[in-house]
Amino acid sequence: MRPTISDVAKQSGVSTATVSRIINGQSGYTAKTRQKVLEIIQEMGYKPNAIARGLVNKRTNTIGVLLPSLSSRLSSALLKGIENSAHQLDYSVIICDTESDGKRTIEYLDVLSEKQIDGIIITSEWLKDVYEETIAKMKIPVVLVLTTSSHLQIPYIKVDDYQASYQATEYLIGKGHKEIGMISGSKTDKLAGLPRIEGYKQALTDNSLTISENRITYGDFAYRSGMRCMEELLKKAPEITAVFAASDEMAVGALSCAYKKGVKVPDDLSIIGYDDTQEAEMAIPPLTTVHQPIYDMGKMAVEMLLNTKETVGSILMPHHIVERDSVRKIE
Amino acid sequence: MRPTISDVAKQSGVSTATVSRIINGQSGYTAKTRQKVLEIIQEMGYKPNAIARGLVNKRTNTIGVLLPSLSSRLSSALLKGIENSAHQLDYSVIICDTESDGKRTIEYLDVLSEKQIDGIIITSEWLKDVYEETIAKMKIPVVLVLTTSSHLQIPYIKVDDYQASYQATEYLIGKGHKEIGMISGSKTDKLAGLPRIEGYKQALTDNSLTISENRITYGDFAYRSGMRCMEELLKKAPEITAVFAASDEMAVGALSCAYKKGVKVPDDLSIIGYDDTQEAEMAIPPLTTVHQPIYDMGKMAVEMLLNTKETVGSILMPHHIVERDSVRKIE
DNA sequence: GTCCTTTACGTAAGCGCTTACGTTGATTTC
DNA sequence: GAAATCAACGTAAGCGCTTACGTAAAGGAC
Repeated sequence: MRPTISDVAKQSGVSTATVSRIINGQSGYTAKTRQKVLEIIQEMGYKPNAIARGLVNKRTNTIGVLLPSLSSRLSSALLKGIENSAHQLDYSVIICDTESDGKRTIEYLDVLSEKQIDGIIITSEWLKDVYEETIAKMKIPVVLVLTTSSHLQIPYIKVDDYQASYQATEYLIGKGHKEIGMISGSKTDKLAGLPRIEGYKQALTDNSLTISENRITYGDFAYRSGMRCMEELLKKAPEITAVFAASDEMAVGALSCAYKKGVKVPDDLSIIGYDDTQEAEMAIPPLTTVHQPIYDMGKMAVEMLLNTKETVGSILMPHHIVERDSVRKIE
Repeated sequence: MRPTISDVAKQSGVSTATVSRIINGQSGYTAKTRQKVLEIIQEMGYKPNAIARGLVNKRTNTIGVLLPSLSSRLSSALLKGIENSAHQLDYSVIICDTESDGKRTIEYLDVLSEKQIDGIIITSEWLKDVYEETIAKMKIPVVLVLTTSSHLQIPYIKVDDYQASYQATEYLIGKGHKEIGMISGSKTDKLAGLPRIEGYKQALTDNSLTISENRITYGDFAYRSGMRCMEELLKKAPEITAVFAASDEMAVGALSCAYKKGVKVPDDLSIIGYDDTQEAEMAIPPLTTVHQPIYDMGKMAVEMLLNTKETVGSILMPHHIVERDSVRKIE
């Protein structure tokens, strides 16, 4: 049995109240008492029981994070930012890999609520109405990263997907490309799917280039789908000289496909990605991509959640294009 | 304020004991009482407070995981296995990114202990003596993944690094390579460093090939170091026709370096990796590598930790080589 | 009908803390 | 020197649960 506060109190010859005060750095004891108690604590190896503390303080110093996929580079980077920031502020983080599954998500929301966590960060995932309902009932602070809410006014942190995608496309156009394909996410994805498609289309339109449905393919942001989409593109729209992929993973998939088919990047085909995860840097050739400050978004999310910085409402983070070697200038 | 069990009891006209019994599926009430109470619970939206429960039950249904680096593919895969398995068993997981930092690690160990978690999984990291001391004091079940303990008898799950590395090297030899370089981890790393170097050396020796210190370089398992080591190797030992990298990340780094220098893989140089993370599959060319069942090791770790399966002591998991396109047969 | 067992509860203690409030003795104020 | 103030504690309630124990009523055995 681990020693409790009353064991310490008994040993020190004081009351539990005094021990508690000393532990919590409040006032109401002499330096000598403090010294004595601290010694006893050391000696007995006493560690306060955070559960008992949580029960009375109504704070557990832990937050929960919902992620649609634990194993993607995107999630990892986000999580690293979150964990780091949380640790600095003396919070622990519980991870919940929802696998984009509705039932699972609700389960997690319930568990987190029962465990009396102090806040939740939800990432990357479109909030179904059911989620918002349960969230509303929970009365726990929530902040969103890379996603937004539709009914509730939940603060979020993300970049402007439409803008970013517009810029990526314009970047390609600026490099002289006129036949530009897209490897997008799902049409039905209102977060990273649709807006990015719209940005791409608008950029084409604004530059008097024609939009062709043949040149748009739909993946799921993951590697395999990137390969498949690239293959499709090569077949349906062989005239394209550049493609904009809505995620680095898909861009890398495109790279792999091109490699297999003997299509040289960037000589025969230029590719630009999205996210700027480490796989962009590691790709061959290194991938030009639109940078999202993922790690920082994670850090900021917990600061917002725990109100350590004065932040008002939601935040659109800046993005920019990082030029590497997968896009070439033509003409 | 959220309703408590006594609110439910009052509303239902029974005692808290009865409500508790109903919630916990014990006996001692009529079907009618149960029905009634369940209705009230539904109606009031009552959720048991896991903190209060934890205080009396001395179980929190949460475990902690220590990882040296949250953002590597290896860690992610491991974590996914752990999280998944934990969720199935109704446990939550708290993540702790130690960044291989001693002070941080101890901090985490303390926090986890205070939070009364039910078990700890420590991954990939060499257990310093201080860690083992604190672990011993904590009286919390621990299982190790991809690492072992030196003083304490802590159960572990890993593969035989020496054997795996021996086989990887022999695989290369089997493909006709005689001048084989190595991109290893640190010499001082007793887990994934030394044993893999030893395995490599032994395989060479057993096949009457000479060992040259010029052909061994030392990285830190990460991408950048892989690039650097490859560069070094190209300079110091240009005669090599193959290299064994002690991690996929370093192998990919080697790939990038080779690409930059115009060295064709596998035509001019063969490369074999270690881990079989997703980056091996995504590499160009796809990387031949030593497969570790990472995800399964994660799953198994929590099963061991929570004693759901009859397991005796530690486990050496099987490994095998997965052949992709980065190694070519010569002669 | 009596005695015993069983079922269906209620009572209250206790898990390990925090904290409002009370008490005591010393110090200050005038 | 009496009254007021204050520092340094101790007492005990309470956070939201679980559970050992007690009790009353019902049921069964004879």
